Amino acid sequence: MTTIDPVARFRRFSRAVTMEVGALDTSFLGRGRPLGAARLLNAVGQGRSDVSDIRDYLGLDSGLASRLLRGLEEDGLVVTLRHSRDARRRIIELTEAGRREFAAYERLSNQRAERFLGSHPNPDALLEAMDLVASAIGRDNISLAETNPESTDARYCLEAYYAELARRFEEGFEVARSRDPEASDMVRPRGAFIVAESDGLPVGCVGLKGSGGQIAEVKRLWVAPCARGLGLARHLMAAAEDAALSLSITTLRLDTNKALPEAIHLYRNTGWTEIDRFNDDPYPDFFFEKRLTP
Amino acid sequence: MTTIDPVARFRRFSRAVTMEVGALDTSFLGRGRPLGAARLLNAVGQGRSDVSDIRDYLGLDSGLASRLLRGLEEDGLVVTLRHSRDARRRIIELTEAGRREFAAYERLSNQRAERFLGSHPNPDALLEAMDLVASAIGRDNISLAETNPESTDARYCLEAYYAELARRFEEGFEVARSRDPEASDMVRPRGAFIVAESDGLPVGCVGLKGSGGQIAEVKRLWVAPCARGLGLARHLMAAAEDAALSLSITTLRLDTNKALPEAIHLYRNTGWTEIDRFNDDPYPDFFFEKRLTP
DNA sequence: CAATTTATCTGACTAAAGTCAGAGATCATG
DNA sequence: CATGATCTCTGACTTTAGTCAGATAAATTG
Repeated sequence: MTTIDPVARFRRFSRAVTMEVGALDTSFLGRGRPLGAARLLNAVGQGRSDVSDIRDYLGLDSGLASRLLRGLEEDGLVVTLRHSRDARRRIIELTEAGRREFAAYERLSNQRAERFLGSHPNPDALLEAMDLVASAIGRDNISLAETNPESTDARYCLEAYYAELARRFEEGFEVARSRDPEASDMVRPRGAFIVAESDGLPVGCVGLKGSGGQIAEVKRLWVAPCARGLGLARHLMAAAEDAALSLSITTLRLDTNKALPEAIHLYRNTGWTEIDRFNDDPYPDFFFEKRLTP
Repeated sequence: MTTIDPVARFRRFSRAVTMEVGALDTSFLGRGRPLGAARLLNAVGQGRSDVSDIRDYLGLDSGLASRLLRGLEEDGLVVTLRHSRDARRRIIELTEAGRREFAAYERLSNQRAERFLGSHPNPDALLEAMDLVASAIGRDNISLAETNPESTDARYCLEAYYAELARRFEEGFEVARSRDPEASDMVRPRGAFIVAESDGLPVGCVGLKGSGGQIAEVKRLWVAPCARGLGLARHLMAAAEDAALSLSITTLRLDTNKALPEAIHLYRNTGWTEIDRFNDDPYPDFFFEKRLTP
């Protein structure tokens, strides 16, 4: 079998993005501001206001950061305020002119993205590939957070999950035919809903559907294709268990379908035991239970 | 349908690779040489020897390039020679020490790549995604070149092509059962074989199988998944036609299978007409012909 | 409340990158 | 063979980024 050296392929990728990204970095979108100042403005525009936070984020020396801030201040783009509780700290805010300037950078960045995506015949496939690469690079920075199951991120995950079930189940899948948990069952104090994010992109979710008692069900465990294989399902399940414990739930149950072997494998390997059918939902083939020990 | 803004996804990707690539750029692999000098050494190591060529490639001012070269020369890493035909020009070559230093950079780059790929649970999927992104970025730099069908690149394409046919044909595919053209039929003066490359990665091929007469067959048209949708098949076919003309071939034929609708669509739209079966190969369902006009 | 720690800023640097106007040698061309 | 173009180099700059040792003020801690 003739294969191309994986390392050569990786390095080809690096060359390609270095050129594409490098072109971005040096001139920094051609607004006549050096890269350092532009990065700082961008950090403030993103809502970072604490000077030390900004320094950490950009990896700047305190002297350099201070001088760059002073520069932006002289240009009237930011103002420095005192921190309400700690007078040593400074809070940076954009002025009206700063907001305009930041918006101009955003517009240029977006245009660049649109131009690139628009000129490609299959932007969906391209974006999926970009998601996968970005998730691989940032796989140590995936964060889990409880959110409302009706938030945009949660709905995005759930729709992707339903679409995937419809694709994978022999008999197809319609949420309405399944026991669709009320959103309120997956919100504290009855339950919880957890979404995983990788730098702003939702890449997985899990729901804890409670009834007020000591038994709850784990529902809607999903990991985005671009984040599979990173151990995220395991993390999500652990987070669901933690949430359950904090809700004084002692027993978890779940059901699943034979078309989801990865999930079944995960349950078998993380302390779940198979039990008898406990509902009359038409889709599941397997039923599991796990007793939690605080 | 809840979707995540494509532009946001693109920008997430940019952030991820900027960090990854940026980390590379600033310290430049920690060999104690500033980025500019390291880039120059790298360009020379890649075989660029003309000073003006190097300047263009790296986008350097002539003064800066000159000084950086002088620096490398003082360190004994390169020597400057006169151009044989134009005494104004300079030729840069690595010394023995320069070759060692370049090799050290290569090794570090490769290690970085290996570490990244090795730490990912599914490097194949990751590499495919990286190929796709790199091909999208470099899609204007895909080059076509005639090569021997037994070269590594050609064999890589052919094996990928056979594997894909085996996947897509209902009845599977075995080269041996098909009319496997002799390699010599796809080499001048009888025929030709063309491989498309995108920065070193073979991303497509096409063969022209001649018999010495005025009729030849087009075989093995393939485009890598990472380069589909970029119009590459059309370019490859045009190149095959050019090669045919240069071999004084006036009529081209080809056969194809119903499982390859993209190909059939392409032939129908580029001047090919369907004709009767002209061989007893077990796989094809459709037969086409095209008369060439010089 | 004194000692220590923390957060930011200033001054005085260095290194790297880049710009620009010539100088000098060489080539191409009428 | 004179003239203008081309290629590389040097000198004299500027800008950007980054480092580091204090200075200053405020918070924390024993």
